[in-house]
Amino acid sequence: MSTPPSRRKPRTDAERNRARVLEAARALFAEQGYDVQMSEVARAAEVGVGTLYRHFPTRQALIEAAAEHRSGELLAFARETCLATPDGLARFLGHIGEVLARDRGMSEAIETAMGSTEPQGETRTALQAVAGELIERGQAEGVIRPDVTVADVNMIVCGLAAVIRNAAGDWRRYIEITLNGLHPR
Amino acid sequence: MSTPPSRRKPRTDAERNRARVLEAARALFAEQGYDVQMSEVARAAEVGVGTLYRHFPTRQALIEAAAEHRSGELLAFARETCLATPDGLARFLGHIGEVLARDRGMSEAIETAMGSTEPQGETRTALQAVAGELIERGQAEGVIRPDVTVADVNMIVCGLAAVIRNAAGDWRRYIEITLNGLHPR
DNA sequence: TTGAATGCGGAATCCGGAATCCGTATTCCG
DNA sequence: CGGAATACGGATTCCGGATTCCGCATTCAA
Repeated sequence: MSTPPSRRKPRTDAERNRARVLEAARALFAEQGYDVQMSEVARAAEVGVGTLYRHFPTRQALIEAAAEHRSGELLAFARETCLATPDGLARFLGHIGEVLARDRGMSEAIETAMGSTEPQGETRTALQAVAGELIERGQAEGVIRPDVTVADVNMIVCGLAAVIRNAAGDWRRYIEITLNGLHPR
Repeated sequence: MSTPPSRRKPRTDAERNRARVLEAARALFAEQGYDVQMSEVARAAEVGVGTLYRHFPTRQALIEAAAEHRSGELLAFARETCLATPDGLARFLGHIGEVLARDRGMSEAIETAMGSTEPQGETRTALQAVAGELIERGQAEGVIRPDVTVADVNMIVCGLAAVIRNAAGDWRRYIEITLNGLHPR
């Protein structure tokens, strides 16, 4: 239905370059946010801009590829670790904080992503599902108010991203406060 | 010490134009955020770009002028209304929400402003002072945890701005949750 | 080994916008 | 009222960056 049999598999060097670019991009984005020139990424990857563009036809495409990667990691952690502990939601938020604190680009992405009721990739959808699950468990255990919804957590995460990105205070404290706000009573 | 006696007062039309530009800018910024062309502002103000630039030598200058204006309004409200009621902090946050919800540009500004330990204009400093006062009162009445600081409120406001700007959920609910998180016990 | 086929590099191009310039038009002081 | 001082408008200049182009290099299948 797709990929009309590409006669030959990608050249090995091409694949290596693609990986290099993605890696360089992730590093730079994490460090400086998405406000980085394509040429800088290329240089960091020790590759020409042309090469970069062959693999990622657009600045946006590169950003998305990098973000998707991180989202995947988040999802894995959420499933493997958070779903396995009693204080799942707390762990979840804490881990997101940890990740965003080390990846400025991601904090930019998350902040806006938590907004749009738009398309939503499957990874993001899955993440929402896990969040919902975590909330329910918390409610069952009585550590989360019964009226809390995924939308609430989304807002909190959106805020968390903003707090982390714009520095100043201690984001762990932010989490502590909001989590406290979700407690019953 | 400053303003070496400008021999003549500004031409009346010049003053009128300055006002028009500022007004147009505030309206556009509120509606679309700061991502607006200078030429658009000029058009909206029914003025040439040249004129716009004579009054505000830089895009940044215009943005700051517009923001300062709003900050002033906020401060006035905070002093006049919030300091006069028992649930001051709640009123304060609610009003900020109301304002940011109607002024996209302001929500962008606040989000980043709440971060930097930078210079800080006097209006902003005053706002911080009022916030501190509101917190203390709340603590005296026992409706706010004794360990809450201005930094905490800053983070919450920063988050609020992000939540409002990136839509999706109900920001009043966000306030309700965080406020609850500040409650003792 | 060899010659398509596939990639590569990076200079050149394009483009959106901010900021500048200067010939005119308005004001306003005496 | 007259002309010096101020403003105005908006075409034009500049500039930062993304994206494109194409001659050259590398890879790979036969």
